[in-house]
Amino acid sequence: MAGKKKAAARRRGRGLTHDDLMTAAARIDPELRRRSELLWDDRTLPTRGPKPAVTPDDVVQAAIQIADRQGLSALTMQAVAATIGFTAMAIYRYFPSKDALYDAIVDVGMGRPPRPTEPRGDWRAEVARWAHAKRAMLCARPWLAELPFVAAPHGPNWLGWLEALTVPLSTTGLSPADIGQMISIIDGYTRGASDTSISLARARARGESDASWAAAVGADLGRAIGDPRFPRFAAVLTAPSDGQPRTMEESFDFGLERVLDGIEHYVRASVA
Amino acid sequence: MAGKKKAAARRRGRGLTHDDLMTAAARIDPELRRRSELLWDDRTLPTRGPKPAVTPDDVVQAAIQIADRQGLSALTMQAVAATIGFTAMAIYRYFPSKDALYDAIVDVGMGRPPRPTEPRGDWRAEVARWAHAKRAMLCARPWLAELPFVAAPHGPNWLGWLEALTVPLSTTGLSPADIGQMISIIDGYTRGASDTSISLARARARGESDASWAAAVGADLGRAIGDPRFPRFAAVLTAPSDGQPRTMEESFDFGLERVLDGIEHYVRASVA
DNA sequence: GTCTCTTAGTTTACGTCATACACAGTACGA
DNA sequence: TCGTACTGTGTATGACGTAAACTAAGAGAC
Repeated sequence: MAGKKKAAARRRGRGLTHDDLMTAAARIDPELRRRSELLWDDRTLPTRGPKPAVTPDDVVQAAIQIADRQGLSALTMQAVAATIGFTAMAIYRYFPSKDALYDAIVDVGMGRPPRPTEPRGDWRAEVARWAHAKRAMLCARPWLAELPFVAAPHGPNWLGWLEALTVPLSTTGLSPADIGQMISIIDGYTRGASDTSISLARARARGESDASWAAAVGADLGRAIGDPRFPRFAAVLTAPSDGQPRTMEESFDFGLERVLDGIEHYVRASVA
Repeated sequence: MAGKKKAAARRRGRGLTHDDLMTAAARIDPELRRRSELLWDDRTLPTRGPKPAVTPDDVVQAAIQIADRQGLSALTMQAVAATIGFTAMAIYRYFPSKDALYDAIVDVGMGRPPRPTEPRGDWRAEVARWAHAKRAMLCARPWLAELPFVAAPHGPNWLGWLEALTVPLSTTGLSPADIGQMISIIDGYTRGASDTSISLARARARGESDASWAAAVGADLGRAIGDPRFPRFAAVLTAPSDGQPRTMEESFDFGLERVLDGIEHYVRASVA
């Protein structure tokens, strides 16, 4: 490994390198490292002893099924074990802790990203396709957004989604550093602007009707109407909806187009 | 109350009205309604019986203090009670459930929004000020982002933040319905794009060093480098950083300007 | 002033959770 | 064949949210 001075110089001039990251990785908390390795390393089965009755992936699938059907609060080690036909403690032969299991279901639960088609010139359409896919994925598994994302180990599917977004952005002619910025913008908007839909999806998964969810949200927002502290927001709430009502998906789409307008403006100013 | 036909016609033509929302509110789940009322109604103390030793706000402050100092997982009824000098069960005299306490600390924890200055023409600067304030708030209390936001009752501070954002947007000349869209975009971007910083803030609150957080994140992202499945994203990771390195705050700011560019473009096309 | 009834906080208890530890049964490699 | 490494189980522990029954406090009725 290069000396400290060299490494620092490299960092200043060239940004994050493989060596830099691996150097950092050496200092990682052992438990986190273990959790991360579980996501990446092919597990080589020991030859001695009884054969495991199931695979780690069976455990993950059972856990995901429970979260999908009954929500994150129903996801207990006992419930996972019962689904498989084990006692709770047997799960610990597959994952060292519940957090490690969470890591696995986050990555597997995200699923494969939309297939990164080869660059075809229309980066806006490709990025929009990606954003819709991500939004749909988050709504299909609303429990994903309940887990603290970024600190958890990022698995192959996670990076796969980022790669799939990078592909169309690479055709814009932006510098790699700028592309990194655009990834933050698009992913940030997609996640943040999907929150309301995710909340609705969560209510649905709990077996509640759309109407009861709307009632709860409407009742709270409705407090603004007539309250002298929130005059302008009340005006927004009671505004006519300009023609046909917008679904949440259309709303998301409209906002995405504004965000992409902003990005396109930058691309034009920056590449030309 | 007006007949069903009239109400439906009104809804189609005029968007969400006070009556509509209040009608919906009548159908709300009783427990949620109770939780919501706790956030809004002035609590009138009974005259009979012993005086309560503390106020509900004392309980909320104790809970917030624990979450701030030790994170959400340390926030137990026993811990809150111990801070006050009670046993756990006494807390239930102030809040009917832990979820109701969560509602309260979410709203109080958000704090007052930045003061909505009277419209001064520069809506971009005002909106940016709002976004920075919201981001700073979320980073100062990273446990807020761990709670499922939207489904919980929205209290006065929550609406206050929305009002504060609506004020500068109202000076753009956009229709109220369009302003509602812009609110979604800006709030969505702000929340989503702050996630990484919030995660770092959470690590700090746990007493971890910035370096160890960076090591964990770097180790995971670093797996992309050299992996044939993520060639383009790896290129982004290893890219030179074009001059001085950007802090996360500068990154957020850069993205916000792109988003505001997109909104401004729409304003110009739509108002002119 | 005494009695009564409402309310505040405590005690005890229950069911559930993650998980530690010791064990029993299993099947490969020697 | 035997030892040993491994799988899944049984049992236990301490923490959690909260239900129910309790004790004690204090204002109004007489």
